[in-house]
Amino acid sequence: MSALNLYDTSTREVGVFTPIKSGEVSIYVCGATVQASPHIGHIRSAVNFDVLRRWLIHSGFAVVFIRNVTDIDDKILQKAAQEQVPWWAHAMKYEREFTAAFAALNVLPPTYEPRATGHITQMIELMQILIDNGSAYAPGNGDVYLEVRNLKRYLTLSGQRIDDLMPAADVEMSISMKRDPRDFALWKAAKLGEPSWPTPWGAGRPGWHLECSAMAYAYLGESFDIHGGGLDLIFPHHENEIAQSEAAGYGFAKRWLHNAWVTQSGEKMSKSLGNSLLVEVILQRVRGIELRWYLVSAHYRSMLEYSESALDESVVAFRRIEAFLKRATEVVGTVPVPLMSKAFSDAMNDDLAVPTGLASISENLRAGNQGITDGDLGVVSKNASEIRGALGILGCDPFDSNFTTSSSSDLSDAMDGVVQLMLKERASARDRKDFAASDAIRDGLLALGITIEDTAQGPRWSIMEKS
RNA sequence: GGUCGGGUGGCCGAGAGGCGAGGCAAGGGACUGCAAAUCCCUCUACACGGGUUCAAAUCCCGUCCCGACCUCCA
Repeated sequence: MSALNLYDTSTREVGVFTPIKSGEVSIYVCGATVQASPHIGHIRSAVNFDVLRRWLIHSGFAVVFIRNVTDIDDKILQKAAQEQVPWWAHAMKYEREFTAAFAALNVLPPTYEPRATGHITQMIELMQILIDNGSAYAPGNGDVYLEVRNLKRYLTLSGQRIDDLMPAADVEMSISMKRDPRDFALWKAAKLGEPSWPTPWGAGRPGWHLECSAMAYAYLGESFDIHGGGLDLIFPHHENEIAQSEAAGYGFAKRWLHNAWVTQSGEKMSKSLGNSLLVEVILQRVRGIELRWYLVSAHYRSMLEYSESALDESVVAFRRIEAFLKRATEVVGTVPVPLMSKAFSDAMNDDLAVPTGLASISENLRAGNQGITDGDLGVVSKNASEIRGALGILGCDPFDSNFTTSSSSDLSDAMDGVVQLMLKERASARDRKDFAASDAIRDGLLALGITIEDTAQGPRWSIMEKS
């Protein structure tokens, strides 16, 4: 298919994507609450939406991509208090960790990355609109609530009915100032020792949902094309964003995309379950490009069941592709120019069907390797280019400068010279059929992490990637 | 209780009425002094029970099992 089709959580259907403004796409993705170190589930979300963004850019759209940072919330305050550091220092520390993880996984920086605490003014303005038009109320205790009973479309994203929800355990109506237990806080009154900002209704801090509505409006306007986030944000976070923004009279998001989780033993990865795998820990085992390859290889709406063996298998598969591109570059003499194959393009247009796209990469790989064997440079070049084109969309292009390690070229020239000397020794040993000597050289180099392969074009050497 | 996803070969993982995605593993073969790499071949499946249809992994009904959300969540 030549037009991009995307799933929409609100309709539960895949349909043709048409932006509000021709040629432009505006995206808001819920980013991190910076309260702890990123695990691979967090980063999967970022990587999935990064692939969407890259594909949109490739398809010719000008993309405005907003991903927020939630730098104030209950958990941040609570953990900062436990660790006896200021809440803002705690938030900043983990924001830096997320930024580092995004960079290690080659996630493009957002067009803008707004922090909640930098948008209190916009939140107050939004609350004022909601209070003025009767959608929200400030009962006088410093809280501000949104009244949900009157909202026609409340819970349509998650397909629930308000009366079917489990009784809200956290609201004791006898002491609550809420008109209805389902009403949610736009703004929370300051408790002793907590940070606060002044408002017409009392000093306090933002509720969880308000920031996204305020910041989406600030940067993308009343309506925008795509709102993304993890599956678990559908309710309550996204429902409440819709409630706030629509009550304010905004069109808000035209389409909703949600990524599935990384699971372990069938269960969602989460800090509270204690089964989270930190990005930095995995990056001690595999390279960023390899972890990214693993995370993109599943469809974004499918659960990705993590296991070490699955990760290892994925790494091996990626290294095969990488090895081919290296050999192709050697054989052809130039780095392949990225090209988009129809098979990969069709797959991406079908709701970002990366797994189907991977099948086309496999075809390219086989044909390309065959081309090397046959010495058919045209075939090698075409397939290497198509692989590189596909990898570029997935953010896994080994030629991407974000991944290439800047080793000194003097050093690698010297290294090549040394290995070539050894290979010359080995060649003469082989010529006189002294295989014990030739194998000793190969084994010796292997012990140093240098792999020797005999090809039709002569022996080639490579340094094994760390793992 | 409500809502939403799943169950596919030894394993991973797509597909969503006809044409057996793909990968890994396994076995066989080609190449090789050996190896590595590469290529070729082989194997195999749709949780269960009904139904609709010329045709069902795919649609319908029922059953079982797994997971998620229901105010912390990517």
